[in-house]
Amino acid sequence: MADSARRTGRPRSAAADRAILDATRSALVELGWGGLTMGDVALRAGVAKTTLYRRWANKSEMVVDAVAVLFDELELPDLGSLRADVESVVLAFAALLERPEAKTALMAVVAEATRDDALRARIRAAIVERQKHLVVEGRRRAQARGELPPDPPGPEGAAAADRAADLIFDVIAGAVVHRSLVSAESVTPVWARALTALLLHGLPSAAGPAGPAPGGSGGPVDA
Amino acid sequence: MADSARRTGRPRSAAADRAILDATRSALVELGWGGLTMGDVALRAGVAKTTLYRRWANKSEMVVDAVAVLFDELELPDLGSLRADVESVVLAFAALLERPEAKTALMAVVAEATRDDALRARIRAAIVERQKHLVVEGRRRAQARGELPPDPPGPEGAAAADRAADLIFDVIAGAVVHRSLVSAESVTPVWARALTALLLHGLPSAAGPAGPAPGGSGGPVDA
DNA sequence: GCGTTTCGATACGCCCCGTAGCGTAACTCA
DNA sequence: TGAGTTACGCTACGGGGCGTATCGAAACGC
Repeated sequence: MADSARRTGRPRSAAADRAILDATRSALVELGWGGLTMGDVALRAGVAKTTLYRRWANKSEMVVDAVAVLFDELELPDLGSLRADVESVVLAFAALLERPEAKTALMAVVAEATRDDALRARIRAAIVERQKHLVVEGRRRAQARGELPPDPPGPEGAAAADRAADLIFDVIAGAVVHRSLVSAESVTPVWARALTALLLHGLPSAAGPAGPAPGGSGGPVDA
Repeated sequence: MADSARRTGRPRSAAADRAILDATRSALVELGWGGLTMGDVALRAGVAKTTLYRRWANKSEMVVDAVAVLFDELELPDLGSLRADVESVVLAFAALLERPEAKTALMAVVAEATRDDALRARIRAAIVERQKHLVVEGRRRAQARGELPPDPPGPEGAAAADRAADLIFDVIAGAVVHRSLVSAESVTPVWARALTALLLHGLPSAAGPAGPAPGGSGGPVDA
């Protein structure tokens, strides 16, 4: 719709787009969300402030677009087991949240979005829904390996699979975000392993942080 | 230390404290984090703006104190099973996050805290550590019921128990926050039940959202 | 070329932040 | 009771950001 809407007149400068988003990210790194100002971003990008407002309604929308691309770096290499796949995506997501531009911006735009429907929709489209394929793909692989039961057939089964993927996504992403930003403790490989064990085997098996306790009761297969 | 420091002079008005924090919460409800201003809070509280700055260094620190008391309402009634306990605390926490003053403020102060060590410490002390007892208590009850294995003895066992409690806290709180604020979908009893099932039995058993699919393969005990 | 749209530049009104200065109020201690 | 100390209300202020308006120039399609 954006294509057919404006076929006439001077086209938007793609170079300006890139320069603005780059400037936004570097401003986030140096100043954080609170210190970032539209005037400063325009200055860094070598662009007039009006050019920013021609593209985005406000600071939040612009920052969402600037940060969203960072999440596209997330990948899901097939490591041969559900355990390894989960552990690796947890660590990759945590590394992403360590980056100052992501860390300071993500929570801020989510906070703004609690009172801004358009912004909430933009976050969902640009970040949340976009990364959900990681869970879908990981689930599919695990089912192919026999590590997870197959989805029930029919439309109800597909809906149930969707709900399961949504749940897993919220649990994994939420746990990492909460650990990293709210509890403010670092996500170590040991922690990632413990989280993975909890997800795979459930609470009763989550005694030790890595591997079941010696002589423990419920230590299932792990390798 | 705050007591012995200032024993002389006019004491701080406790009434002003309450009026300010009440005004802060009501301003959050009506205006949200972004719309809340120090001048407006002072006006609502019937207090001079300088009185606010005499107590808190900035907006974020004040809001943390204003919101922290909301979390003290969380309780953990003994419902007789780990499943019921988890489900109830999930729903209670979600209901808390539904309240506009909590919803808009929590993410905002966490975002600010990514670049403010003092604020991060205040959040941990006033909110995170304060609510962790819910997990510790729930775990203790479940162990007494035999639903969870007991902690290994000795200081290593206690440390492992602490790590387990931290992990569970991050997983539960993180999942609810992510579902409610990032994914922006409501936390229903059905979802709470599915999350609880995932926590209790692990991913392989998380086929259906509530109850195993008819003729499903891995439906463990539930009642 | 003509209409349309973008761009840079500048200026502006509005509002908020956080602090300073002052006289007054409340409390402790001698 | 009076002196010392701290909190309070009030007002005013400098600094800075937001988002908009306006203008002439530039870059496109037709």
